[in-house]
Amino acid sequence: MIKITLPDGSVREYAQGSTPMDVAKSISEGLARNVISAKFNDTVVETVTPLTVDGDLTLYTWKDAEGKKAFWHSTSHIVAQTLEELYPGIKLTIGPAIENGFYYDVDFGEHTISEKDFPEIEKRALEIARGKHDYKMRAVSKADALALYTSQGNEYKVELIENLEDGTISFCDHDTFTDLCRGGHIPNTGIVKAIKILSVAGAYWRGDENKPQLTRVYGISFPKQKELTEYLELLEEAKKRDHRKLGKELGLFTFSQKVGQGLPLWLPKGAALRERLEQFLKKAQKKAGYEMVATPHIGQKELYITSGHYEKYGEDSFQPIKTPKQDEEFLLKPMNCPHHIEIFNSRPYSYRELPKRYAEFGTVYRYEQSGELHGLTRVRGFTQDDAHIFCTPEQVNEEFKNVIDLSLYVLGSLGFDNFTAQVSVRDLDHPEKYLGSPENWEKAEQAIIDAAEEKELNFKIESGEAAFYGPKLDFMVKDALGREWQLGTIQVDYNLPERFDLTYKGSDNELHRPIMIHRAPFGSMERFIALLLEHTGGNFPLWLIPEQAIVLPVSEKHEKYAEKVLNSLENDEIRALVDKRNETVGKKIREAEMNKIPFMLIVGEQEEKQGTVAVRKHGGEDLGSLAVKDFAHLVANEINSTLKSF
RNA sequence: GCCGAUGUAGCUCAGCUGGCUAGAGCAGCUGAUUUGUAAUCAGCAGGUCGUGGGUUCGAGUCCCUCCAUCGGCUCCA
Repeated sequence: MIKITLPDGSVREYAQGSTPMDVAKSISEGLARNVISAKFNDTVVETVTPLTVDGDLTLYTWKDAEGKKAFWHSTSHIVAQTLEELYPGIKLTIGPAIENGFYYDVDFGEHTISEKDFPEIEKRALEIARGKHDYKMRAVSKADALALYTSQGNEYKVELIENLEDGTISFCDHDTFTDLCRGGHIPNTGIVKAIKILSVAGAYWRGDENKPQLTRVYGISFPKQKELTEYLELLEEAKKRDHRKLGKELGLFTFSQKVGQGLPLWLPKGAALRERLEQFLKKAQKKAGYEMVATPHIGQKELYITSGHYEKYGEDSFQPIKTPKQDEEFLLKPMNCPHHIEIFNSRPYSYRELPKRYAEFGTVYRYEQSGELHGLTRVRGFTQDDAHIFCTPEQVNEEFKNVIDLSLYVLGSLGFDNFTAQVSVRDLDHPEKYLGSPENWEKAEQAIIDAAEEKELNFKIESGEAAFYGPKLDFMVKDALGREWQLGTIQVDYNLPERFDLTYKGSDNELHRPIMIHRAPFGSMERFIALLLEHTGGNFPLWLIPEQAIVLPVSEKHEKYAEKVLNSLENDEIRALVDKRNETVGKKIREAEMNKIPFMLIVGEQEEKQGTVAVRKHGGEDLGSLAVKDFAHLVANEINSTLKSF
């Protein structure tokens, strides 16, 4: 007998050689029907893998991330089989599950594949799936494995196998198909009820541009047709909310070929929106003890050599600006830290004066690779809501927690209530990637983890994700469509103070090294607004939206009254406008709807007589007739309910 | 940067295998209409078909260069 410990801590006994499926059956029939994958002692196993020793077992269904992974990976085998059938002679490489679906990298040789071929692939793949073929793992010797793929002329699989230890190599069979595979499959192909090929794209073998280019076939699959339909609807909705599309439609920003790629131009409405966001954060920061500073857009090359950024990024960035004077070179600033450091360095500090918190909406320039530019989320010139806190080692924890509070306030005020935190630490296997001493890293990482725990953040630790100069905490925000974005970052830095030889006088009358905290709750104005656009679909919170209300006179006769209403609204600090065009009310409403203006105030004879406005909300809800003052109160109340003070 | 696709009016798009003065809807302008909760009607105007070169009697259409956009790869201080 073996002892199996389940996630709830309960321990059950099973016969030697029982499988995860047997365990599931012993718990409930329903679970047995739904279990598609399992983990035993931290290793992914098949549901039919015999268990021979005591251990911890977790069973996964489609509802679990691990279950989806097994499901999608298993589907990639079916798709690979389909591709081999339809395109004889192709060479398969790898086919993993990804966040949403799976891909298979294939060397198509002479064949080409395009969107037109997807339906045929989907059809055949589904036929195979319906065959309810079991996935069967089998161990293979290295020699046999090499022999198989050598005979097929598949140099990719041969390379993979050569890097594996003899005795750890396994194949997975289903139907007529065999693939080199580590494992992690669902019981049989019949569970896959819907398969969609999403796209094809080029990808290099092993991500190396000197290696052959493969075709990456992306797909997704589901246990129910309905779920696929819903997923496709979600993709459609995401397209509609694409910030590049909405930004154009709502007149927020644009790009110009002449100005240059990746350099957003803010239109009046967009600029006003940014301004409002900045004011919002400035107000909160003032309360939190920050002081605004202002610094120029360039700095001497020397500054970045000192900071270490030149060494790291110099070659791959905008090249230095030369002046008439020889040997003088300036760089566009790629970050604000060195400038803020020199502000700190402008005079000596006593420990009694710390922490110093310097904030600036600082525009920076980074030469992002041209293929990487994307709307407002990846640009070459952007404005960070940056601040640097200079503090004593004793203050790090408290300061870090204060920054967490500020970040939470920002997220809450903008309607992001679904988020987690990620603590990014060093990759201990590659210490050469990081600047600074291991002791300082250890301290910084612990400071972040302590702060996150004390603030009771829901966080996970990712190793290898830290910046080269220090560990960080990022907020991972889920938007309205369930997509995860990284924003708001807080970083502890022991390195730059060292490089710039920053000091303060301690209570012991000795000089000490301050610690820096970098933080940007929005990340950048550009990226944040992009995220906000996609999260809200352009329906920004009322306090932020460029135009809060539009007055629609029914005819020319009521224009005067409309102006009067507008005047009254403006006195109550409501951002409104009047649509005085010679158009029908229906048309004016239609356009106000498309412009996503939250309130439409229709005024005609009746309203004019009674001093009211007929209020229609964006989306069609009729709030009836309200006195102009009452409408102003309604707006004020709605704003107060979402925008609390810090 | 690499691979692939795309680039026609302010916007969204049509233009088959190269062949008369390049089309439509919306937006714009002019006029009529004076309108009650998602498009009133009519007329007008608007494009060196991303850029530069080439092939051809003839190029929006075929070839090359460059630029930009999109989907990936790699990258992200």
